[in-house]
Amino acid sequence: MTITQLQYVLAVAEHRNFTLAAEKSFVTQPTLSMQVQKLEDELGLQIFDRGKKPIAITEAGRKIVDQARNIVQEAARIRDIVDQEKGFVGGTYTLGVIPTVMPTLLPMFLKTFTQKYPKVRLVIKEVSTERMIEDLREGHLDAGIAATPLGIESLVERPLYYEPFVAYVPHGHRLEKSGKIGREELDLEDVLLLEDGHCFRDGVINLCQAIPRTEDMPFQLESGSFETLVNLVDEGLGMTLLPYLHTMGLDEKRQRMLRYFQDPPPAREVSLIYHKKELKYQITEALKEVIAAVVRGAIAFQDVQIVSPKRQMA
Amino acid sequence: MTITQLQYVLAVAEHRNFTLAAEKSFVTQPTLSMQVQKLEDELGLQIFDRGKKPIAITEAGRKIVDQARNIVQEAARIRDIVDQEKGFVGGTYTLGVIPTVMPTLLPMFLKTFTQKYPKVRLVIKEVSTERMIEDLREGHLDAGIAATPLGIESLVERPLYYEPFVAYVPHGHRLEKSGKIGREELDLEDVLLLEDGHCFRDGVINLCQAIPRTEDMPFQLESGSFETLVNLVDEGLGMTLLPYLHTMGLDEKRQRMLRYFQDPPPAREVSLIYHKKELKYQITEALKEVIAAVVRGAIAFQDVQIVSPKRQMA
DNA sequence: GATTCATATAAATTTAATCTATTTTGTCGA
DNA sequence: TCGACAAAATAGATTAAATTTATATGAATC
Repeated sequence: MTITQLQYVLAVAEHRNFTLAAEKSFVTQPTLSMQVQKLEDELGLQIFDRGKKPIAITEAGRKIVDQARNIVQEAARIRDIVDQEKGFVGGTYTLGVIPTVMPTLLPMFLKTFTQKYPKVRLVIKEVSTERMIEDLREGHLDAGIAATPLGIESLVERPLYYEPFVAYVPHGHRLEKSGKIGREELDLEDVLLLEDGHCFRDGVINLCQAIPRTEDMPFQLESGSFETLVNLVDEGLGMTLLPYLHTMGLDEKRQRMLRYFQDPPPAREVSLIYHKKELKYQITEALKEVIAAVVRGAIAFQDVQIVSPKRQMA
Repeated sequence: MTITQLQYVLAVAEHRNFTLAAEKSFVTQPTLSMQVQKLEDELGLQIFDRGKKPIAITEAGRKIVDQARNIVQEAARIRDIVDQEKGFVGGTYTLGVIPTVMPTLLPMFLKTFTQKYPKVRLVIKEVSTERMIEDLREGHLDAGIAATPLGIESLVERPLYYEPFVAYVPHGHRLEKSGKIGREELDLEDVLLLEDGHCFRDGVINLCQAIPRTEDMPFQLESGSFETLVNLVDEGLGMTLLPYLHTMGLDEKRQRMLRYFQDPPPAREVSLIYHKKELKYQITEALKEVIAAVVRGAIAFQDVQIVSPKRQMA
């Protein structure tokens, strides 16, 4: 049994296709096929069921694949240890960021980080929270930035900052004359939401559910960006909620349409999350430091009410 | 990097000698030397300092060796998974047992186990608790039976039974006329102890320390076996404490010299302990089941006061 | 039933691991 | 400081294993 064989198995498990898996592993298809067969022979059981299309993983195979992933990850940590010993912070580092954090946070730290750690090639991907969790597990991402708490056993959450929710209210809206808004004043039917799949959407729904109201709304306008949402509000189609950092980019006219919540304001907790195995943890630490430093000036809310990013049925 | 190379590194780390390590790995010395060198080249750092005798492990090497052990153990679990899938319970299984449990517990379960699982070759070693912990960590033992709780992070403790302490008191001793003994009646100066290194000795000391008394005794007779201790008591040199199972082998005359403790009696917790990684866990489970079943009839104390096997300064 | 896509097999080639034999290095005692 | 010894490194030959190209087989699709 070799680490290479295990890597081949992982590739097949992922792509469900020997040819593609071979390509991704930078070897020819027979090479990969034979090595996988060899391992199966050695273990005396089938990992893959080639009689199906796409290729299926056998029941036993599932467990072996999981353990193989484990071993390959642990093996990767050796390089990690070496890098740390040498004080080398470099290589490719893949970071996932949720869509509602991406446009505001990224510009804040990207330049600083790349200047401070020129040897690290940062690859940044915009992904949903669910996708991020999956990709962190599979090792396709080194870390992610998402709203927490998620409470995923295999992941570590390191809070970066707390970002309050701010209401954006059109002229003539019942909340326009309010000073500070109480969360009980919110009415979900009246709030424009992001489309499904955004955790910020779920956060808002959780927040509104604080007032006893059923979730089945008659009709709802939804969009994928706050930009659109703000425009819809301007058209008088309802109000919306924005994360604090997004409100900083609004022009002065729109700033006046913002309404803040009573203390402690509802907020989302934005964290750096990564696998417990802490691959490339020296880069993760560096990243966390840079972001924390840059964020410290812009957004320093302490006394907030954290809203869960996960849809809650209560 | 291959698993084989990591195994070679572990062998050298253990034996501090390339030649011996090669022998234990069933390869020639140049083979092992070259593979270790190759790995060092690949990683770009020295794992071993050959300029010393015996060979030293470098600072970085220490961390790499630890991780290598981790990887090799995880790799071994693949076989484990396969065995479980196939319902195969077999192979060599090395069990450590502390000296004060060995002679009484072993005869109780050994025959049953080997009959029920003929494909398992049980290798049983008598070791101290400290040695057991070390050997479990290094993977030289698959499991151990010892007094608990130990509170070792990397080990799992699965209690098997609770074994009360019983006093063995000579004729004319102040406790001879007692009915049930209270622990405050004990006086450490008066109690014959096992020699240093036995956790039962520490348990007894802990028990006696319950009464406020200094630990520095003027003179103390000590022995490595209860057999000797009992004989010394018969000679009138003091009393002693025995674990319950040991009292069952005493002849009738000696049985009459036993004095039990008041409820709940002080007792030691005897557990099956093994590494969190749970290598060969199907055998471990089988072993636990067999022992639990056999012990259930002989020793079923529930309401006991567990005495720590670790020396406590309090 | 021909076509296509995917995996398996065969044979040749390259690469890597291991062995035997020998040299170098380091340690220890005279 | 000099052998003498033990242990590790190196060299060259051998064996084993991984990988490649080329080709065959097999299952799904129309």
